[in-house]
Amino acid sequence: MTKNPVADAAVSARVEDSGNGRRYRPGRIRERNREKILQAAEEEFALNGYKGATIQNIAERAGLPKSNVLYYFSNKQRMYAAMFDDILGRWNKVFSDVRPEHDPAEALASFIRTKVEMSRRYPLASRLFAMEIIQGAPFLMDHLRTNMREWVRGRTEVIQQWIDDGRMAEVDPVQLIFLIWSSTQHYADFQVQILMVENKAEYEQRDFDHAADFLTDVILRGCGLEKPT
Amino acid sequence: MTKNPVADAAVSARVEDSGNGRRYRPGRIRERNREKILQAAEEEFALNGYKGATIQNIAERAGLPKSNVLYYFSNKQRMYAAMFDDILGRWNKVFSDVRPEHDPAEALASFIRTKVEMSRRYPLASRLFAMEIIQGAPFLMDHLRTNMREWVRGRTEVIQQWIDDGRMAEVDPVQLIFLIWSSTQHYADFQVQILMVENKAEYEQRDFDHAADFLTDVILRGCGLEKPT
DNA sequence: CGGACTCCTGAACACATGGACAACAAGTGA
DNA sequence: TCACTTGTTGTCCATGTGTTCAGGAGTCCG
Repeated sequence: MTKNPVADAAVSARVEDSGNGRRYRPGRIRERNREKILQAAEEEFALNGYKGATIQNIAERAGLPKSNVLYYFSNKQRMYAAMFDDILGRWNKVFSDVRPEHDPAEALASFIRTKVEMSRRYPLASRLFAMEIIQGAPFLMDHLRTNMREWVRGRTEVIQQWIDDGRMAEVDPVQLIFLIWSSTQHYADFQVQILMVENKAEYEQRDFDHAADFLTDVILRGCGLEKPT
Repeated sequence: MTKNPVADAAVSARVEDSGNGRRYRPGRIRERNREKILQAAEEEFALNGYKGATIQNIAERAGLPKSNVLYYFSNKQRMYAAMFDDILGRWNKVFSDVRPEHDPAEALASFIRTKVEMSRRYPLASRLFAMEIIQGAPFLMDHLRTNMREWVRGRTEVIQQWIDDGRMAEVDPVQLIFLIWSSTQHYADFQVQILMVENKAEYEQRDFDHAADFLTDVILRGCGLEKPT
């Protein structure tokens, strides 16, 4: 009962919620701090993993006392979950609106480019997701089993249609999605390795352009497609 | 001085050492326990990350008391390092002996197949490596900067030679290596995701065969090569 | 048998961590 | 001004952690 009844309010009630935003007015202080904390959490979790991350570190990154962080997210697990809510929301949009009547070469090229762009803009999100899956997806298991499985099913149907119509080579659509996922996310997840091997201090925009060009080039040709203009 | 002078002996002195095996006879008890512990460590580190892993958990997996584990590896960091010594030794052999006079299609196909096979046989090693890199490679930084960079340089020279000789399409050799690394390791690192999406309980041999077929198919064609007989 | 190793282990310790909580400050609307 | 909600923070605690250490057991060989 002594527990603060408002903590996590903004977590369960989505940001855009307010379908009837009467009960708890989020307030911009809440909004701003929530943002700061989530960003700090991304860094910390991506760097040390779920168990390795400490609330103290997150607080320091966010420039707040630990107690204040725990005021916004009543515990570590909820913080972790809130992060993935944000991340998955962002990701779900990519390649979701593809249709059988689209041009396969254009659609796949756009998919690849968007994915590489995501690796550039949200590398922490990508790493976070990777670590979670590598560790057996204890938190995202459910998401994989439902949303993601369904998403893949929908996309593969479109690709299969293209194949049936003779518009691209006969390749396993599911494997193709895995190939694009892995090769594009690689630039975010294995950034350090890539930089070290290429003896660079940091990425430049042109590196991503080059990577996207290479991938569309090889993968499209691998699918028997011509690169779109 | 009270510190056990033998601890970690087997760590610094490689297994095959014994160039003059007089001073410390390793003994097979040492050998066997060291093995048990390293295997347990692989599981625990892969599941929880470096910071998340606990010596207690490793000990339980190995069926030994914590103190005994610390007798063999005087601290957590040394254990972690010893693991990677093993792992990197195994990996370094793959694709290392490729030569310009080899057939590019055959050589690349063999590279892909071997890598997929590594994902099948040593999934934990792959995940361990992935987590280490994702977290910024605090322990392997040096290895990346020296050994791995050199390795890539050597291999790309061969690929470039093939291109110059007009034996395959003009693709960036470095990117090609990244593509093969990422797409093959994906089957180990993202195992859970793949199983969930495909609604399977566990991998079967044929899944790897299928994956290797798909990858050689698409990547070779993407490089303008015919699949070898 | 006896000594010199190799191997084993329970107990202890200093320290970090997640989380609870109570008191306090700031904001807000009437 | 006042009542009430929202935000802030220092302190405290139980638990778990890596690592040390001192002593004991097993094993091997002369």
